[in-house]
Amino acid sequence: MASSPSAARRTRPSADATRDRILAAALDLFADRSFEGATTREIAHRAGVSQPSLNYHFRSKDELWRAAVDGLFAELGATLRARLDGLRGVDEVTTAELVIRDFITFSAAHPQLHRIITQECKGEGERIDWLVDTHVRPLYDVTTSLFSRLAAQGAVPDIPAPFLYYILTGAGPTIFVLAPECRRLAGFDPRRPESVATHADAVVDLLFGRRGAGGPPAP
Amino acid sequence: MASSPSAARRTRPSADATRDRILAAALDLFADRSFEGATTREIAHRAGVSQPSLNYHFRSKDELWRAAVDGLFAELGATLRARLDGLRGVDEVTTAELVIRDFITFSAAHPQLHRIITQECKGEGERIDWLVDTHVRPLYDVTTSLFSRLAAQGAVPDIPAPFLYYILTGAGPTIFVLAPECRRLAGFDPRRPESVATHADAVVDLLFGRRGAGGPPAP
DNA sequence: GTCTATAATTAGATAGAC
DNA sequence: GTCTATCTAATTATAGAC
Repeated sequence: MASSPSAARRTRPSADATRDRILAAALDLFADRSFEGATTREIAHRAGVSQPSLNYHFRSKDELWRAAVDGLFAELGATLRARLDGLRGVDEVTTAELVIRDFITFSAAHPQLHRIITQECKGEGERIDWLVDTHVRPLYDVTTSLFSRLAAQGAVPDIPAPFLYYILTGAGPTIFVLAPECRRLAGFDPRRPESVATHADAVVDLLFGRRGAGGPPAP
Repeated sequence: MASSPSAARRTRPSADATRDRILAAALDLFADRSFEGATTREIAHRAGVSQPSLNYHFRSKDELWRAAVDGLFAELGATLRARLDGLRGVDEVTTAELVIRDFITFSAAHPQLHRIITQECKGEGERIDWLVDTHVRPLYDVTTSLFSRLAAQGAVPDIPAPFLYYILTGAGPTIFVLAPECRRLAGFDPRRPESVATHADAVVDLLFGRRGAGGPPAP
């Protein structure tokens, strides 16, 4: 998924598989330990290669980080694009609900996305500039303009689109990002399929103003 | 707030002020760079002391981290306790709304809370065990039992309490934790008082099922 | 391409003067 | 208490054999 088999092969065939193993290990460790906290030695060890092998395949730790993040956003983009391609002509409210469910399901399978964005959102830095300009802004623009149209037709509450955006990106992924805490506090793994479904239902019901099943009306 | 002036003074008076400056610097840097990413040299530099001074006041980097986190949760606890003390006899729905607003306001002023919890929620580790057992579980227990009662009387949607808990802890603080991204994407600082109020209104309206206006968009 | 060996830097913690 | 100087270990990156 992160390799590009279409690119002209200037390298040995075995290099692609090695590159992908390094990228997968790098993504996990960068997400868990942050850029500074992850060590190239541990990435190499998890990928089953020597530490200098990383500097052969990637110019630096920084370039390895960017390549790993590229792969993650490529996967998210492919997921959302596949959903939208299958829904041409469907009304916008239904489309929005299904895309939001896809986003939540993706966040459960790949909590690295939210973790890495959170880690880079400290003071300033080149990585957050690159992250926002390259990957986040396109998603933000399409999401907020969709929310504005949904609010205009009364499908979602009349909350300014940037706030709705951050309510969704917080309410959706957080339970999966904090899964180790959730296991300790609540005694269940939120990333199990039943939990993901319950959580997606809850977030969608909340956003689209549906009161959950069965509760008595407020006095 | 983190020093204990009531404790028997076995140290010089100047030590308390130094300790507090170290703790404040440590909290900021641990929150921004994670435990591994923050260096004791930079914490010392920001606090205006030498690096070995940290090892005089705290046994180790690990103990410094715990002391900084203790201070943060003490401040949150004091904030919530003050609110609850002022609301004896008030109905539970009103109490819940005000406490949630306090939590969101606190998260805007102290995004370190959510950042540190997120950072420690990787695989496993002694720090997450300590964090949950010492500080998070009491808050979780009181919050989820409150949510259960509110759901039973129809004040909030009928969503299982653990999911409601993570929807709140995600939807509330995330916009402040991702403030550097928000500034770049939406062009405003979410931590400004008007934005905090708009966001708190939006989250409360959503949780309590009001379709109300979220207020004017921030400039 | 992948390895071992290592260079250059930086980390947390300690020793000891004052 | 606070400092300067320094120890040991771990970090990223490079050199060069195969």
